[in-house]
Amino acid sequence: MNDLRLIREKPDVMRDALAKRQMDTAPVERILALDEERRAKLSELETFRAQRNAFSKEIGRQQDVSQRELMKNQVRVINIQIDSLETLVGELDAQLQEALYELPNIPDADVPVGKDDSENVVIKNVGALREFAFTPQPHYELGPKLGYLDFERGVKLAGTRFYVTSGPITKLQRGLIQWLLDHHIARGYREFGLPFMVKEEIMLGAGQLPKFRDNLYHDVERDAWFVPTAEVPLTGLHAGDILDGDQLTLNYTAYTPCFRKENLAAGKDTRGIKRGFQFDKVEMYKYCKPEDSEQELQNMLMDIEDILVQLKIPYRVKQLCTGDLGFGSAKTYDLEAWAPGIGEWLEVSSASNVREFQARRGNIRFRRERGAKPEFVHTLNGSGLGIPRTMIAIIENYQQEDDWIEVPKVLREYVKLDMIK
RNA sequence: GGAGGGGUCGCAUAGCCAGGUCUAGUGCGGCCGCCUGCUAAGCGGCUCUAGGGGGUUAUUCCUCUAGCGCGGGUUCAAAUCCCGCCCCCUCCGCCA
Repeated sequence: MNDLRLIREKPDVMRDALAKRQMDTAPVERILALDEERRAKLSELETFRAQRNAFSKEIGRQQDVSQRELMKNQVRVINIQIDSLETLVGELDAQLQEALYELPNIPDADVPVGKDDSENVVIKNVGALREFAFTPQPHYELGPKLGYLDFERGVKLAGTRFYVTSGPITKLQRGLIQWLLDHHIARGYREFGLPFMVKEEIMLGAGQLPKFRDNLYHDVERDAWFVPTAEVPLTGLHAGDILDGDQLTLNYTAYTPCFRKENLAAGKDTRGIKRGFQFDKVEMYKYCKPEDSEQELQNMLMDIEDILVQLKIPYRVKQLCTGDLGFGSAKTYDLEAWAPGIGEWLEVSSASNVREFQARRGNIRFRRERGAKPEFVHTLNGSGLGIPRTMIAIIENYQQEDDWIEVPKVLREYVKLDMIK
């Protein structure tokens, strides 16, 4: 959520941000109008309330019964005003909140301006693409051929976009998760075990609601929403907190399954394990001081790159342009791993500086020192990594000619296998 | 699922039965000052959050409103009375 005061005082900043994101600026005008009316009515309401408070106090002191009754009647009249103003202000408030919740974050000044993902900027390529002496197979052919990846049974169990892994592929996946977590822990991140469902207010705080309602799984009986990423509970951890300035930056990591209802056209971009309704992910998260968030984004990027370097998977780093930037993000880098079987660069990670956008929604603040005014923290999130796509990259890059897969060296002690066949 | 107890301004508590000097008291912690070889003790003052209005617009300031788990209700007036919900603790039942 953006700062209402900023919009009030410098509406052009917000208009400009929306324009750069290829979005309509009309919501800004609506917010300005609502805000002005709300403040006018609020002022009126508070004046009446002050009057009522004064009268009530006086009634308590007044001994004379008829005087008291006289004043009671005056307050009754005032209360009629208060009631209707309260209703009005409440409605204006709700509309204003809703409008603010729908407004995306303001892109950083150094984010390239562009209309959509075609204008994202590749800022580096790392690792040579492997030269194959044979035609590399896509994972969705090699996996089933080996008997360790089963799409039919996934559909049988849970419907489209689900799959089943088994044997060494499952083991590889488990080892990969373990290795990733250990990697982050070694670099100063604290691991969390988190609920895979959260309350609606936590979803709101993380910026998933109300905007992405259609993409979330929801238990209607219990106000429980399945997390679409560990970023959600990691943001919620400190909702409402006032953190100690000396404790920042907080570096967190967590493994969770992620549940996303993406209603894509059947067959479009859905082949294989790239886009399931459920997938595993190890997430990285930071809470930091505002002045540190840019550097922390770079730190996180290095932490993620180190994973791909160690796995020896060729990758490239893209900076997202304004037109492709996520709703809550001010600046994002995508890391794409090369998958030679399907011949695609796969987004295995996305690292974003969210600045105070989530902190404001979730009311997450810090004090620089005792007695200082609380300020909003900055939050950052990054995948480290998305598991299925990393599995694709491993399987396809490490496949060998007669249908077997080498296990990356760094994973061997975790997977307890050298090869999958 | 059942019975009982609880949720108050960082922490610990009082206030609730008997609605109004509650502008929520007290202790601890913390901040400022005084005193003081040093430290401690002692003494005095201060102490939360959000929002509106006014004055300056860099901060400070004045004033009002709201907040006692959350949401309703009664009343001129609610921490206090009533209803619903949430959470925590104890016991019972049930169940991995």
